[in-house]
Amino acid sequence: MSAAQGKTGRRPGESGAREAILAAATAAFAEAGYDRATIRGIATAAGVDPALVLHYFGSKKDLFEAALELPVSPRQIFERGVVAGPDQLGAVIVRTFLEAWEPPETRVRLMAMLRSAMTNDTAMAMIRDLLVREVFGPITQTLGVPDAPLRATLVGSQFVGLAIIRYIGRLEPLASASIDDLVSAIGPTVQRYLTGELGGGTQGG
Amino acid sequence: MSAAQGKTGRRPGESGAREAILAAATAAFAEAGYDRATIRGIATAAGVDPALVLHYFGSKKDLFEAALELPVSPRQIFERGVVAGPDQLGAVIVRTFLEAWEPPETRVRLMAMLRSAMTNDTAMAMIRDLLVREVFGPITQTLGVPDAPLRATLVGSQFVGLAIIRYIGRLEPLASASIDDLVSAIGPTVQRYLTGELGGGTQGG
DNA sequence: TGTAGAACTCTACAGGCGTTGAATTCCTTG
DNA sequence: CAAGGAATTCAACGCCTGTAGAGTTCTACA
Repeated sequence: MSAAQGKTGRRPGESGAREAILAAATAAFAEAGYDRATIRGIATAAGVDPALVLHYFGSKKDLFEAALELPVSPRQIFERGVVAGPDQLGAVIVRTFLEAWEPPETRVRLMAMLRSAMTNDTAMAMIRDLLVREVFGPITQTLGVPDAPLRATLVGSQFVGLAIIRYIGRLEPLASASIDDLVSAIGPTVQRYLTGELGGGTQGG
Repeated sequence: MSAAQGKTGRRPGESGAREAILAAATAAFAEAGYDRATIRGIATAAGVDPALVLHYFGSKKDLFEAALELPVSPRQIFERGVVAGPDQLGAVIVRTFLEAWEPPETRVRLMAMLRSAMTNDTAMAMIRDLLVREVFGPITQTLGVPDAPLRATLVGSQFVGLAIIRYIGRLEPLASASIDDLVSAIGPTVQRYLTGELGGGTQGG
């Protein structure tokens, strides 16, 4: 980033303002979602004039996309599970998923995506593309079974719900449960969604 | 426009406008969430002046709460499962949950709550109170085990994720999967969350 | 030192928002 | 027909939004 600028302008390349804006934007999107977050609010939080936000990022939509560039690839969530072997698949994936939410910077980004995706088509498309490309795609390829796409979305549904209840709704006791406990509780679910017999459950109705 | 009026014109005490506003509001909240839905838009959809909306409902927040009064009690979702017996618990609950989403009027309300809860504290509190009182409470009491609250929120996480992936994100193939298939796939998960061994899964790390 | 250009701010526009209170239409009732 | 009250509309206020463009400050380099 600083190397790209070279020599120009006021403390070129390292103003700090750009990063402050990005951080404030990510936090605002995470807290309020795309619609409620305002450029003026982000600018104030960053100690900067609102016009500067647009000067750097062009528009609110572009700022949103810039603020939500994931620092980690979600693909490794599944890849780590594959490495651990088929029996550990569910547990390792759940653990990796939960640990990915631990760093505040990541959590804030994921919360922003989740919150915004509920009412913003752009955000929802981002999540869908991301999941399909980085998570569901690898799962589907690796499993090599015909109903792999359904299995992948089932896993996705459990993870999305887990994230919402734990991090956004903060419903107890799930919100405060330890990662170990959740791995024990949810790991077998994911394990079964990926490798188990989906049609063999007890029929109801 | 005002086809509901018909020949009788305006009857004091009962006009179709109120219901039209409620329907339009519910649809708007379901489609856009609380923040994005606008009173002006709702009024236009209902073929009515914006001021009339406020005249009837006082404020946007009150309108939201009026529009989201659930037509069915979610309590029966669990009660039907209890009646069916402990072995059928998961399957019956999943089926009842999915069938509850089928009627368009109910679906629209549930989508509105879900969408709005992501960025609106009032909506989130409504959902939390509703779940705790109508679903988690009965589950906790009936199960009579010490970790019942955790089990209840685990079930909640799976259901919230299912609803979001299937009805809001519309991710395939889960979005188009039949109720029977989903009962087979998710029923055992719920069954285990409620009555199974939570700590006995494969450990991962 | 002069100047180019980046970093940053000021001011303003145009539009949408929730909300308000007075004015108007319309039906019912006496 | 006249009065009363409910149903509904009109017009406007004040606020906030995203955005645009001109203007200002500052730093790096010739």
